[in-house]
Amino acid sequence: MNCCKEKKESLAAARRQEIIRACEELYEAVDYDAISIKEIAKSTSICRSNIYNYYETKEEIFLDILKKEYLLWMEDMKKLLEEDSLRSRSSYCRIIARTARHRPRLLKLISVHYVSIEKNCSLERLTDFKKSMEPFWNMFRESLTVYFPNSSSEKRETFILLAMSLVQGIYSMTSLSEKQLCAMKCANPGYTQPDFEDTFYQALYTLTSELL
Amino acid sequence: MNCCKEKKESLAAARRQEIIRACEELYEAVDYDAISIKEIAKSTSICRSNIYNYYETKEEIFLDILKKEYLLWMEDMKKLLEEDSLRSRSSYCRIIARTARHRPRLLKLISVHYVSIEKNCSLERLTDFKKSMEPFWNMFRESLTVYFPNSSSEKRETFILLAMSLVQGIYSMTSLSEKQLCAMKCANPGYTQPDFEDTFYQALYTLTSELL
Amino acid sequence: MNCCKEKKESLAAARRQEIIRACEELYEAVDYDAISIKEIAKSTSICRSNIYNYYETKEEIFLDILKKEYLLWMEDMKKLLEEDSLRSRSSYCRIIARTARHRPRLLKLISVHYVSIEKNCSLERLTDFKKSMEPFWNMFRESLTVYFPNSSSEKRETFILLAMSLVQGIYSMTSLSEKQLCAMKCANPGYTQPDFEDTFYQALYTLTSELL
Amino acid sequence: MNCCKEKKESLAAARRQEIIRACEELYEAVDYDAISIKEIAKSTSICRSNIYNYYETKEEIFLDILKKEYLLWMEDMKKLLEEDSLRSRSSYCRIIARTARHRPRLLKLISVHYVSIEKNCSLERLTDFKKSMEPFWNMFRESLTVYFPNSSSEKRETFILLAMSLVQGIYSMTSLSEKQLCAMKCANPGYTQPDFEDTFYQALYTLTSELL
DNA sequence: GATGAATGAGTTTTCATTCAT
DNA sequence: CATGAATGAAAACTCATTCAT
Repeated sequence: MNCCKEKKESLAAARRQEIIRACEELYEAVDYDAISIKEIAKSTSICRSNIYNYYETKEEIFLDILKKEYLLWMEDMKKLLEEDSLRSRSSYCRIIARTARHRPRLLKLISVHYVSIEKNCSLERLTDFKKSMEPFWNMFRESLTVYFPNSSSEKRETFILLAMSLVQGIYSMTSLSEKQLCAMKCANPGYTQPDFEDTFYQALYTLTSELL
Repeated sequence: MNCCKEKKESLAAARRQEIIRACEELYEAVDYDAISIKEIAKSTSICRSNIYNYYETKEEIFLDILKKEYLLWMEDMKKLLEEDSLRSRSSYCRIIARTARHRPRLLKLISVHYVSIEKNCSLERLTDFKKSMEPFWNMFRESLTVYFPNSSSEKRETFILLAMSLVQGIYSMTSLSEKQLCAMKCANPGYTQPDFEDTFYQALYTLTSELL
Repeated sequence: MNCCKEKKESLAAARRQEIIRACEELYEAVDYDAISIKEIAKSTSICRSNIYNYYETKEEIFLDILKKEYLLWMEDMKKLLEEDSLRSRSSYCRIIARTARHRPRLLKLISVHYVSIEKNCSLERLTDFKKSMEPFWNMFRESLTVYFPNSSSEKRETFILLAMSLVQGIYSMTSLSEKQLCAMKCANPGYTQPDFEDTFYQALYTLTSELL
Repeated sequence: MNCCKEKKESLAAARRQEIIRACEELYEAVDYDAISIKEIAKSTSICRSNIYNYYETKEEIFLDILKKEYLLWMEDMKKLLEEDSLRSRSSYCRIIARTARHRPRLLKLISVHYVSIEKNCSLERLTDFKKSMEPFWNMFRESLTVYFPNSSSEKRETFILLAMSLVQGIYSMTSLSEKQLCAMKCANPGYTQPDFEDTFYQALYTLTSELL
């Protein structure tokens, strides 16, 4: 009986995995708006109406992806920070900027995180999400305590807010589509797209001056 | 004949004005996704099918609103910078942060600017938009030259990019909906929403250290 | 211009006519529940989405049919009552019962009138309907005044209420489907379905004793 | 073995009871159309798919409720008629009208009895239902024989038919929803809803004149 | 018997867009 | 230029029902 229950739960988890995977793949190819539950269902072995047994809306699916991505990013950062023997201001900023660049899916998602994903999901799911994010914020806080022991708690919180703000802002300005790039060059022929990691690193480095 | 043509153009301009005004009002009340050409038409004296004579998609309407807002922000900044007798680093950052806060419509729009608006409009319109934005960028560049005469051109460009990145990032994190706020407080009872202007000012001030 | 407007309105009226006619035909063949806007659209030259320009729900369509049927019944009654030279209690009851029998569509509709049709339509439409019904009730009242000059106003109102109650009740018990009839005969082999007109006439005749 | 079978049957009966009870409660709150097997299952401890082991359709559930209600009404009537020392025409009519009023669930159900419930159930179940109703009709017939000993059998049958017709007709006209009442008052400000019991009593009293 | 998963069919509804006038 | 009619496509959602366990 117990085993049976476990089996069923793991089956449900596997279903959710499949849905998430399909959604991730779709998101690689097309934009957030273009994704519908219908499309997601098509990419799985699950029929559309059955998806409603696992997720109410596509936003809830994306919320799960977002959670996963944030936590993966956290793992990346944690690992590199632990391996970092320099413990310097610049190595810290570099690790954050680089691990961010290596999670393009997360970067793309962050831009719709607050404006779209969080709008159309139930309060309950959103609260769960926020709770799941606690380890992420804690890791961030602790790493700052280690690297910048003289910083105030308040300054560290501000830094985190600004760092996360910069991620979405810089990403959307450094990942232009063909059309956007073309329009930019038409209007300003000398335009060259800045590099995400470099720009992010520079900004972080400057902002850490407040933590010394 | 010539007069007739002019009349027609001014009429068309008036139509566009009406459409824009209706769209702005709608945007005050509801979200970007919830706005459709149908809804916009309802708020004007123009019928839905007629709107197509002036704008191809709702994104083009928003592009016009965006242009208008950017240029209005530019005017605000220009005026205050000219009146500013201190010419100090802090007064500069304050003026930018404060004028930004006074354009909530622009702040709300910036979050969908790159991810939604620019995606669904013709290359031609987008190029026009980018060209119209030149005065905005130039004003920004020139003001930096005045306030930070020792800065390099490259540093100034980076600063502008980061400032604009921060605007959208900070805004989306400091303008949570009821639901978002509730979820935040459920997960982290001590959470208090930071103030947009203060946070933006702080960040700008730190970033200007690179321009000294 | 005026003519143009008129043309358009008559076109809309023609469309509504077509929808109503299709709905009536469907209702001849299948049950109320089995009728959907999709089915109605199929039976017209109008596409489904276009129907929404004329009617919001199928209930509103049926409300129009109901109105039409009640007024037609009123015409039937009025005409026969005017032609009636006997002016007797029995001729009155006979006319009501017979004209009712000749409007099977109305009889079938009355059984779903209060329980289904009026539930799912807007207050506005329902109020319009109730207003349109005034001539029907007035005709009824006036005819009673003529045939039963000694009756009190209160008694007349009660009679009307009871007559209308009987219509729906008697109809649903005298118009059994094959299956219902079969079940009845299985349970009670001697059962024979009463005749609607006769039963209704009998009841009316007895009830008019109160009006003498 | 035998005991085992009995146990099972009583268990099945208990299940049916639970389903019926849940359905009754639902019907108190919402309309017939709004009730689905899904909703019923939600209100029980039984899962949706398991309900099919007890009832094929929701109509069969309602048929059981209907049977129960008719027989309860019969008990009410029988008891009061036995206790009635007057044995008068008016006391008879009063008992019928009053006991009817005290079974609002039955009154609400009768309006969908013939038009909805009997349509979607198997012939077998319907026949069973009709057979179960025999005691009800017999009680009615016998009570008429007692109170109106001079009446003919035919007249008594007609009276029963008319009484049952009136129940559903009067009920649907004296139990208007908020919306219906509002629409009525908009169209005819002086409208007041008649009382079910009084109206029904009046009608019955008049109709019994045929039985004297 | 009991359960949850799964499915397929069906309906309502909304919109962008085109066309004739 | 302006309009209302018309259309087709698509999305969300619900539900009865079946099946494996």
